Amino acid sequence: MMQLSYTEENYLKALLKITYESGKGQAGTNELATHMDLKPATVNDMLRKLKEKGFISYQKYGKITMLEPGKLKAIEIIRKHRLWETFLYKKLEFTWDEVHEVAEQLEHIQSAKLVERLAKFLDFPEFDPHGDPIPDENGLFKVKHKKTLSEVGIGKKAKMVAVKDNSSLFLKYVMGVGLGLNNVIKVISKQDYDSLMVIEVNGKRSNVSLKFAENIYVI
Amino acid sequence: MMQLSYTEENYLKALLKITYESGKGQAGTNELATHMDLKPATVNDMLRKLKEKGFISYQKYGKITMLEPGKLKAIEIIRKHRLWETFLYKKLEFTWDEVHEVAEQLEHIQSAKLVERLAKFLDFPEFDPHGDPIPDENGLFKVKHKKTLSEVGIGKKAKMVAVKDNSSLFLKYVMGVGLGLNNVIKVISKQDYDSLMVIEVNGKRSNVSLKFAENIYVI
DNA sequence: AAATTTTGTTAGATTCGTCTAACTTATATA
DNA sequence: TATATAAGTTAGACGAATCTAACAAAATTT
Repeated sequence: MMQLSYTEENYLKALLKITYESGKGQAGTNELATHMDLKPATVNDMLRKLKEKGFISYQKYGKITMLEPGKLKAIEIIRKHRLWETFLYKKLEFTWDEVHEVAEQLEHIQSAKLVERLAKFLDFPEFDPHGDPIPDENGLFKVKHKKTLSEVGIGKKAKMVAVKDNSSLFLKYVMGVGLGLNNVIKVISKQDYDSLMVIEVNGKRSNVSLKFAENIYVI
Repeated sequence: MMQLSYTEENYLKALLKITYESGKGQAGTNELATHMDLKPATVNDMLRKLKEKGFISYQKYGKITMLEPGKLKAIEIIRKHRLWETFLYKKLEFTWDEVHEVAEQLEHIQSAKLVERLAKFLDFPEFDPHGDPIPDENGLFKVKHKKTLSEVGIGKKAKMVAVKDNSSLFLKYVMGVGLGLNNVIKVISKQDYDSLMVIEVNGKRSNVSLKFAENIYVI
């Protein structure tokens, strides 16, 4: 398969994310543009190109779906991204919220050998520092966690296994309430009116919003 | 200082190399073009740009010299390149001749924190796998070795400390004669006519050309 | 010093990824 | 169902980095 540009790789990665998260396996031009912080016109041009190259399927005014080669390429980039995040976190002592930005650059380094050696060096990790699964060399990865903190009942406990929102802003907030990967959260109360929750982590109580709770995956 | 493009960084790196190696601290347009495998016209445009940005000094039909900001930037890139080479070699078990190509990509990753953490992780190495010095965070580096194998007298021994030519082709050749960093080389004979040398490394004798000998640094 | 060769510059074109502005099609709503 | 809004497309432009072809200046040779 021919070499993709840095830009093309980013489109495929974004498309995989959107089509996966929509549940329907499809995406729209504007949706993609918003996600990538570009104009719809720009995205439109690229879609034509990705279609010509056989990565995606779409027709004028229709929805975009990914074809197998596009999926594989996108998964490969996600694998690299998450391996680098793991490296930064585990070996270079970066914090949870710092890794993403640098990994956005590192994920585009072209060297199959590098990826496999890095995976070996890290002892073939299955999850990145945010709890997201790292696809293996065949593109297979563990099913993503589906239950969020907002679904946990009053008085129940749950273990945080991942976050949905990987933004630095959110991650700082999460750390602010003393919460980290694999921590146990107890739901103390929920207000019906505005869904504000009181949670307890390591004996510390905090008030969190519905939005917050929906961005914390638990088991 | 503003962010430089990947391309601008490569020009500065090449310029530092050329001006340094010429001994006179200057370079010409064609020389740079040849070195970077570009056309002189292309280089000419970029020189105007780098001049405007204050990285280099040159005037029409004159020679190029580097200004302090240009030198600092170039040294920073060399530092990153050599740290990554060291990482690939020491931690990911890449061979001597494989590291350069991947480091050419990694050297452009933007993150001051990454560079310093990487240096710490590698225990602040002073030389890369080719024996070249790694500048420290202030841009200072050990003086490069100047004596080559071609200058070693018959019957004398010398220790290989670096290579001048970092091409994969050359490095494979070097390894082929059983030679590696810090190995002791004994010069058995030299032919006046064509400067062919017979050398001995770890008891193994080989014939090498003048060109070969000029690309091996020794002490 | 004239002629030749080498070195450097300019003008104009091309590709990539982006934009804005104007337009078209599809969807939602009154 | 007609209209308004949202979503998507097209045309034309631009900056960055590259090229080729033609030209100009400097250096070298005879």
